Amino acid sequence: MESRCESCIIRQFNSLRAMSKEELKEVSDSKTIKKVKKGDPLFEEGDKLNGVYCVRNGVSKLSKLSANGKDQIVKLATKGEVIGQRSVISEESANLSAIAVNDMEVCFIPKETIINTLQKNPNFTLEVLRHMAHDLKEADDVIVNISQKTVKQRIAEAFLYLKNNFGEDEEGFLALTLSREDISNVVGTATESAIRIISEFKKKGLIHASGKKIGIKDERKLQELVEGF
Amino acid sequence: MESRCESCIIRQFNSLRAMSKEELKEVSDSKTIKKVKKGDPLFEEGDKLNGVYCVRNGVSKLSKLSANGKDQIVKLATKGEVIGQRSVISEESANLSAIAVNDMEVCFIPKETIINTLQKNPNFTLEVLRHMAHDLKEADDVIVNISQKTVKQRIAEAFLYLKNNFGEDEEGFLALTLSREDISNVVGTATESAIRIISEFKKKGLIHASGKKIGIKDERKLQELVEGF
DNA sequence: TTTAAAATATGATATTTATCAGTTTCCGTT
DNA sequence: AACGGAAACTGATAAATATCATATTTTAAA
Repeated sequence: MESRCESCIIRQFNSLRAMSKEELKEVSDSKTIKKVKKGDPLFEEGDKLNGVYCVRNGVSKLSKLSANGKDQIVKLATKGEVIGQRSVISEESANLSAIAVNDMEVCFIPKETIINTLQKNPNFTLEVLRHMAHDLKEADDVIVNISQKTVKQRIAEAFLYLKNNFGEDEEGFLALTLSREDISNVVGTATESAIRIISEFKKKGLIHASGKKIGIKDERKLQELVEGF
Repeated sequence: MESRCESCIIRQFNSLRAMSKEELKEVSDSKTIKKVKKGDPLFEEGDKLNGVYCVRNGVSKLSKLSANGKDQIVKLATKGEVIGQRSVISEESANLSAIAVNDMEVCFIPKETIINTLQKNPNFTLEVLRHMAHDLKEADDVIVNISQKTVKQRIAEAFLYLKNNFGEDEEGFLALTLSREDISNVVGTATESAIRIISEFKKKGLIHASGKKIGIKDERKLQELVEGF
């Protein structure tokens, strides 16, 4: 697997594309590649981060534990996304935990390299800003969805989101397989409630499932459900 | 009222403090002061913004309308805060509506001035980035709160938030007076539910009210409620 | 000041969602 | 293949919240 940032394709998808050749060289020289096993944390809420993580492979959930012991998943980060930049920029400890949903390969980039470039290269800073603006919009939309839509609508929406953002495998199942508990934590509901609604969707022919794997059968009806029919 | 940005105190609170003298002059020359009456919009969801708004006075709610006709308030912006930067940076139409909660005075700064400075002054860009990082953290926290806390807890939290961020008047009432409907839209619940819980808080001596005005009587108990007792 | 409209308030009820308890299925390990 | 534990599932019930109806109070306008 290619290990020089300069020739890394993933870079095209994130703010690192705004870096100069020299800056990329610095990143490449200072980065380390890490493998993270399914279920293991990249970092946890409250940790002080010494750098950011660029996802090469796999998916990480960004979540926060609440007083009652339930996790709320705020975002799913996949190939090409950079995790931990918010904490590094704000110079605060991590607000969220990042846990591998499946086996991952990530590049760890020390914060000095990032901060250095932020101070020198306005294009890079602007690019990071654009990404953060996008994340903020998404977060605002999640707020509106959670508070205004029913659990059923949110689960339907989650399936459509998974299809659009992670695609399907050869057999037509969602490429990203989440446990029922993870689904309930994305949607912000009790696990049993999520399971019940998933069963209902199966009975109604909106989705089909084989073990954990879920496939979308009737995208239009799911979409209608989201919009409130 | 002072109208040159160079000597505007409000600037200290937002990212404009990272501007150079020349840049501030440009802002000052291109800006226009607007008065917005209570209930009137600065802009609405879907509008293309030609600039950003810097709040001199008053408070604006940033909200989004959902399919069922209810607004969800995502943020309250007050003196010193800049509104609309996300849309300008992403070059997208506004994701949220900004409506004056009380009479406001704002400075409108054309986007060209902002974009210009973003491209030239890395310190300014970094400062904007830091503010956006802060907003993103707050948005993530709202997501967790809405999905994990009960309506009662969220209302208690909202009152504490109002006290901490907007203060109290001479008589000990919250300085920012919101209608019951606005409170329910901050918290993400039905207006009647919010009213019911506010009545309960009054009966229990946690707050007192005179018309719309609400005062906090027992901050400790409210805080305990938020934490789940 | 009067008056109408809007906001607040409260009760009754329906709906949604969570919780608890228990069963079944799946899956990795020995 | 057998075992054991975790995840998935289902039912019964409780709790939280929304909705509808209506009364009361406040506010703003004539």
